[in-house]
Amino acid sequence: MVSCIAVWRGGGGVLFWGRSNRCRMDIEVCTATPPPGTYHFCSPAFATVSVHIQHSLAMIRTGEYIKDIFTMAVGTAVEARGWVKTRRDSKGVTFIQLNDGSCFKDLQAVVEQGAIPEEMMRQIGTGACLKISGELVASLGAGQSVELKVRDILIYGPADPATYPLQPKRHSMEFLREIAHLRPRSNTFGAVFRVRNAVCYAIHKFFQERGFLYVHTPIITASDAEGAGAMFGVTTLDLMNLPRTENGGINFAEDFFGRPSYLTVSGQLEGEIFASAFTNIYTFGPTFRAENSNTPRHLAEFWMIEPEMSFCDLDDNRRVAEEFLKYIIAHVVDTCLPDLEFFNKWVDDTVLETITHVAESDFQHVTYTDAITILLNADKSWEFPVAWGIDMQSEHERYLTEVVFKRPVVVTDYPKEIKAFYMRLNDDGKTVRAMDVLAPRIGEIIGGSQREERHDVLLEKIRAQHLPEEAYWWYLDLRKYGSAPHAGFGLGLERMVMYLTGMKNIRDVIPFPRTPGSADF
RNA sequence: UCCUGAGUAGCUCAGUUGGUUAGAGCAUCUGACUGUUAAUCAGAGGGUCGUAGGUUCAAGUCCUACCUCAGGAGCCA
Repeated sequence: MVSCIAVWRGGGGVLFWGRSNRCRMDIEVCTATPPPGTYHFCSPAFATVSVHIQHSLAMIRTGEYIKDIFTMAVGTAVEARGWVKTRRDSKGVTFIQLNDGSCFKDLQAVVEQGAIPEEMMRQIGTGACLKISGELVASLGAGQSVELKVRDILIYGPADPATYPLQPKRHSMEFLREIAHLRPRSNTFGAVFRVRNAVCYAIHKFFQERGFLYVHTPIITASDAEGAGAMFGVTTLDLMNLPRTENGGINFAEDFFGRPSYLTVSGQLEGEIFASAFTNIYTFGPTFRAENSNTPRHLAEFWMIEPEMSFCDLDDNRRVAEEFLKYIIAHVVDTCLPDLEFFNKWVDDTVLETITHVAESDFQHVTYTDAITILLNADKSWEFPVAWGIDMQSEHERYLTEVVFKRPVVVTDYPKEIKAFYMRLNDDGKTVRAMDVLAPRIGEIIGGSQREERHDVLLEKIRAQHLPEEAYWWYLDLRKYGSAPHAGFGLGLERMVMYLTGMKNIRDVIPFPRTPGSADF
């Protein structure tokens, strides 16, 4: 028999004070830890009790983020730590906007004249890092319901306003990219990386809830046989003094792995190994392409999610992809609405409408053959002529998603000639069970297929495309021993974040972009 | 990599058919204002015009090369 009464709520947690017949006193902390401070509790049944909660600085400060402070009651004594976004002065009162990245909204701290020494106030400008102590009070201003009435300030690190590059004004994305060490403190990038974080969490949650095994496929691979694009070499050889073979080539036998090795361009083939043992798996990790691509949609280092599912055909694959994208959207809308509202106001005034529309409506499904027919009948002149058998160009994909259907479109069953060797051949002998999910503005956001599980068909395709048969010995083995129909796809994380935020350049949705000629920070 | 465009104050930009001392807004600094929301108002400081050549009496402006950035294309996630 326990009687408990909550004395604090916030940050998703509750602090109970209570009494049971086993213990005379119980303090129970559920889910989250309350901020340090003294909590008073009084009821007719018990004497007045004070509970003092103290945290060490090393402790994770759940309950003390600015996000949590907004949930606290007026009158609470709080300490807020963060970086100054802006400072505004008026006669007799100074306003400091403090942000610690935990939420979009800044905490407004109000310094009344005389509360803080002049000498200290002079050091507080945009960019400074502070601890502000005071009392949470109802705000007199219109922009916020509560604010922090300042009692004391500790300056962890000042920032000289004359040289601090981030100003309380709109900056160009190009300029912010040059100061990637400071841009996370800006409104835009704060929102971008909170959304990116939420997307990542949703991805794991989606697959874990469905029994998928998270598997780490290798970053370094010795097979350059995947054909997904140019690869970065990995070597410990002295490039100024390369060991040579007798005929003048490079002697890779002396290299670290005893053979040429590369950074991975895809974890799919290894993913198939694990799907052949754990049924449903997913990978989520960095991927590298050494293409000399200079576009707003390409990076040399990006993150990719690749589920692989046994006992799954292309139709199932398509349904999982659609459910997956909708799940991510729902989670981001649920957890990052203020960030999305910011994007909708300042970056792209259609994002909120677009993503809520996508979450509510079904994706359009067309076969490649039907898509070509639509393009042929379109009243539009194409820079690249349309005919059955062509690889669709950007202009064709954009026409389908932005003009014809105005929503994500799944195109399936492409000609075998323009798709990878591992995709399952259809009975018509001309097309393969491939699918691309095309999103308006972004283009291809997901690429996937049902895999060829028939040993003889796969071997024939490897030979027809003159691929090194030996290199695929283990991939072929999977078809020899307990082969199962299976399918999977790859989602580009950054493209998903672009889609959700409306950001126009992929370099602005990854913390530190790597592109040809650029690897700063 | 190809095509197109752009590099002018800390940031975002204007700068006429080549012509005297290169402009604005924001930021910074100083002052004003009892509560601001990218505060407002007044004043001040701040520039080898991307780099290197060239044409010309005269180049931010015209020409050439290079560098950087952006948009489009290809490759793809």
